Amino acid sequence: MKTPSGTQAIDRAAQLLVRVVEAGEPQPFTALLAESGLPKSTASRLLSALERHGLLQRDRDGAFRPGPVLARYASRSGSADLAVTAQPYLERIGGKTGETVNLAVLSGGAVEQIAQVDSSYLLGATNWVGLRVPLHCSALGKVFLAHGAAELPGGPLERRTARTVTDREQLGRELAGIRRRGYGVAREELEPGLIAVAAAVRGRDGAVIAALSVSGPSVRLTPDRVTETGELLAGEAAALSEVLGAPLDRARDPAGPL
Amino acid sequence: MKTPSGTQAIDRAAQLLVRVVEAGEPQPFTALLAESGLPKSTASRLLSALERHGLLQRDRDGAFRPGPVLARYASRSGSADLAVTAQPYLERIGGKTGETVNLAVLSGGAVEQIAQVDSSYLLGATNWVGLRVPLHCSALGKVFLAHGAAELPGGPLERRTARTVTDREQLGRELAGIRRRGYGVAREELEPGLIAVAAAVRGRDGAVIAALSVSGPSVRLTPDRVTETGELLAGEAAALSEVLGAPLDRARDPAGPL
DNA sequence: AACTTCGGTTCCACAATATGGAACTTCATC
DNA sequence: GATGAAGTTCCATATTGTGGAACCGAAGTT
Repeated sequence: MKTPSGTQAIDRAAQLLVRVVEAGEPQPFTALLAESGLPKSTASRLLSALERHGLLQRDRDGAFRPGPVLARYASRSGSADLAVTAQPYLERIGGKTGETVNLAVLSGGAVEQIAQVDSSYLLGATNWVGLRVPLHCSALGKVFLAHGAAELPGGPLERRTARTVTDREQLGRELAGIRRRGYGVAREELEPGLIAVAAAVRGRDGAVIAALSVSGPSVRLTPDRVTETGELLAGEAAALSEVLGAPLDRARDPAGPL
Repeated sequence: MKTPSGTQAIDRAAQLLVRVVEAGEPQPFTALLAESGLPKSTASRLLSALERHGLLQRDRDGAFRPGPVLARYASRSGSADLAVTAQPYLERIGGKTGETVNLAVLSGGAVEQIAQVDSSYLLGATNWVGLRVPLHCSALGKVFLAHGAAELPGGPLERRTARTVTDREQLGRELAGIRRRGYGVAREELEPGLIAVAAAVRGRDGAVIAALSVSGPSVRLTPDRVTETGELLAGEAAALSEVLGAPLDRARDPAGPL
């Protein structure tokens, strides 16, 4: 690791902490000692300090496990930090596309945005976090539908624009396409001039738990850019899924080219 | 805080880290600066170091949130660190009673112990972690039954000792008592001479997800000590539930007297 | 466009701080 | 009771972290 200066103690302590947190199992003092190459006294001092702050905790037999502070965080957050985990992905997508990027989950039968990276253009960036959009005419919603994570409510499908798909059969065909391609698109179906692309994020058990989307004005999201963006999204979504513990059906490079 | 020596940097960094992790929301640099009282330069250096190690992460507007390492930990751990969270409670109970303390969850229709603090007496401390006990004749099992977290299998109830309750109606009356008192007792129903007391631990949605128990020989766990222990357990279990995010029906002091 | 404020990072001389070898304490084993 | 392994405490030393001040870039203000 680089030695960026002025933080030796913290670098070492952080390294120990990370090691314990990343390792699935309790780490005995000796193991940490050997792996870090620190002198006994130093390691002891650092570990005790971390323990004092509740970041680490010792087992009955002296091995170190993540401490109460982290455990509390873990139990409190369940899926709340899906947003945290996803943040770097959102930003990478935002950086590459320049468009507004969103992360959404299902909540009470509708799509709820829970994180956003704003467009770098002037046109395009309103805040959608907390906003709910319908399933049948948004890219995000269609992705959830396509993977069986959501079901359409009964009754007629609301027409939002001239291009909103209101025919269930036609929608069904489109969902099949989404499963095949790995990403979904909504072209001015929710709001005139607005195009969105989305891909599914899977959780530990492989179920679709969230979706990533990119949205922007039709003037910028031309057909080829939509394709390009869709593939980017599918890749990033797969990488994120993997980090979240989803079984990998096809390997992906998290920071792969375009 | 006490005055340990030789860890100023780490104490400060840990404090910042804990603050960010405990706060539900992203903490802007300025807020951390003010609350910690550190000079700007120092805070900046410490925070950058933590960020470098993936313990913290900045969002778009520069506020600090728990980093990828912690997020990964949280998503990976699900309920695995129920044991970690509970550890301090187990130890407190062990310290006060001197008896063997266990934490158990339901697994495949039986009670499975997942953590233990050993008795400080010679008599009483065998290792039960991983051991499964039946529902109808253990304190832990009866607690799960009482709160509807488990259901009795069909067929006759196995008789383990002369005092095992094998009559479903009688057992039903006892379960009602457990709900009323807040703790359950098994007096030599599982093994002659063994008495156990247990109380329920609730998770985020208020459902009973685990139970705490104290067990020891009948010579030490006399009737008043059983009552005393039951109340202690009920209190600690309530405190633990609260930490786990259970809705609180009655307020509890986690470190309250006795 | 020039100026100011605000939020944060970088610099660097200084000394307070973390360091680590060795002595010491515990606990288990022979 | 002696020996060894695992970990903690001590303390002289200089390496390390410190923090005031300078600096930088972005977002208002005139």
